[in-house]
Amino acid sequence: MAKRKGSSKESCECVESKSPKGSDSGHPCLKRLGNEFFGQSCTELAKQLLGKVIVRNVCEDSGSAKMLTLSARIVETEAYLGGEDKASHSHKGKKTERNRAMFMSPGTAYVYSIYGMYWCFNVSSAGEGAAVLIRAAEPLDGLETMRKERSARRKTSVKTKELCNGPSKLCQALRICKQLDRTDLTAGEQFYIAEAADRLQVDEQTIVSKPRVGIAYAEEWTDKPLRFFLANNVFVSVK
DNA sequence: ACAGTGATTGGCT
DNA sequence: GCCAATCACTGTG
Repeated sequence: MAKRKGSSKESCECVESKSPKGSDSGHPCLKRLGNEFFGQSCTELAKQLLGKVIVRNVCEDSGSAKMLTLSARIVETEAYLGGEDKASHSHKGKKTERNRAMFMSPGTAYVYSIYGMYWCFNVSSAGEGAAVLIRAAEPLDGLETMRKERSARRKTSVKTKELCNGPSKLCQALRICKQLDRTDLTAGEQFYIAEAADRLQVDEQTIVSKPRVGIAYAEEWTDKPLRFFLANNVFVSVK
């Protein structure tokens, strides 16, 4: 059921007629998820986030007041449990200025820099220091702006399926960086996660679990199946 | 498709 | 000083 026809048009089939509180700055057909959704255990949240939609309302150009919605449907996540999890930045409850968002209320964005040049986006869940890494997404709205962001420092233009198929690629495409660290995703219009339209809903059986990527140092935690993705989905980063 | 490699810097020991 | 929850490019199959 992960397959859908037609696909990649910049369209949105509305489930809800209006965003909450009748705000006119948000995308009209994307209903934001709240505290009751994010307050689940880390692995449960990692699975439940599949099929949900990341929404970014940004300025069209720097200096311009014109607003633009970028959105992408989450297709791959990883759970980082904190505590015993040797791959987690909050292993053994370690708290630093960098990872403070991991300990904030469920639904807080944890955005950190990696390899000196990229960003990764996580969502805090229930559980001390636990968070879900967003690894890949299917671009929905604002494709041309995303392509511009992703192609800027490259020789060739980026294909649609490669706009968001990696944790730092999706941050680049959706303009997620340090200034969004510790954002409360359950409030505000510039950055949130929304319920998917009917045709984007996930069938439980289409979820695959595999070991997490890039954590060879984590000993017995390296191979635990804490990565989740939609089966046969072309927007996933690593099959 | 897959393997090897360089880029580049903040955060932590 | 070391290294990372990565990416892009190149060469090979």
